[in-house]
Amino acid sequence: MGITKLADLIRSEAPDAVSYKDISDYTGKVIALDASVVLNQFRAATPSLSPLTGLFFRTLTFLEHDIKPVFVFDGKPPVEKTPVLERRAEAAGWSSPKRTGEGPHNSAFQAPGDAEAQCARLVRDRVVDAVASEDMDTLPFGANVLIRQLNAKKDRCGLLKLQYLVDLCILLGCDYCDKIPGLGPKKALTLIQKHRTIENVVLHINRQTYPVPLLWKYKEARKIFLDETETPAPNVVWRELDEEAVVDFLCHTKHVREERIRHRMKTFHEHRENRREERKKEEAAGRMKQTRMDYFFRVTRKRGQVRRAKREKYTNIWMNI
DNA sequence: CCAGTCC
DNA sequence: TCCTCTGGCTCAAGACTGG
DNA sequence: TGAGCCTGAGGAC
Repeated sequence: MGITKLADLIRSEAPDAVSYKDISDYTGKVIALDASVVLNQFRAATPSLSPLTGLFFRTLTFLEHDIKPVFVFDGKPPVEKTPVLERRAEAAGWSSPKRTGEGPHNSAFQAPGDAEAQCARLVRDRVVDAVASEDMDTLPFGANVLIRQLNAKKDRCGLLKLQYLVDLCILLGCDYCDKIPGLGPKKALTLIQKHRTIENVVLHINRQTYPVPLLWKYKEARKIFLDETETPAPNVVWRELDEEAVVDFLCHTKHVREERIRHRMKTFHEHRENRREERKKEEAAGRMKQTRMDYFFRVTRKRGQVRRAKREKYTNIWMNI
């Protein structure tokens, strides 16, 4: 799914754009998450358990680090994506995509379209500080992202640059239109570096060896990525955690052992108490300088690095402006 | 730290 | 020749606790 | 389901 090859490309061509951070580096930040992706993670990891339990634990971990999570649910995907969705549904054995979210929730809301796209726009419009995402889909949607060696020419970054990136992603293969067969990451990158736009690329490549798809909808895909629509200011409110409501829902409706939830809540409150004391000390000692963060997402573990990844649980890629 | 449980 | 794309295969994707 | 790794079949240089 998504722009899978973009991760590889960035790793090999712009390694400086990648930085590894700890979850505690994001203290005080607001972070958007694609809710369905998170839920799917838990569903895959523990099929017999309710994914909502996992979501509960992870949310508390965020809160313990003073991170405000915003869960974005999928809305109606653009029509251009239906072929992809149909293929996916067929593979999963489900007939229709399941509705995940209905209406606004506590620090959660439903996107008008793709949740990933919405997350990216929340970053772009500074509604949140970052988006935590599994794949690279959010990059072309969004925030001012710079891939260092892509603009070695010291171009001013901004929309122009984003347009190159979008065209690159379309060539790499995205969810919204076909790609040119036989054209892979390396070649796509050099072509975009040389010719900048898909229109120019098409003019200069060998049409025999790289046949352009018939009725290629790349302009539509581009439009989806570059959509300038203001993000509707979502009514996101962070309320104090309602322990009884959580217990009632998870334990009575989802049949989770009550003791597990209670215990986690207890450690949560203890943790929070410790933090308050630390804060007081910090205030006395002077204020801490916070790391600036423009973008982050989890990077996939490499095979031999499972150990290391476990330690740096929230390993991120960080992009400069 | 590892391996087993969570439902 | 070297390089690059591709397709087929495997595996692991969470969080917490007790020993 | 997707990402990593290995393979072989082409172009590219």
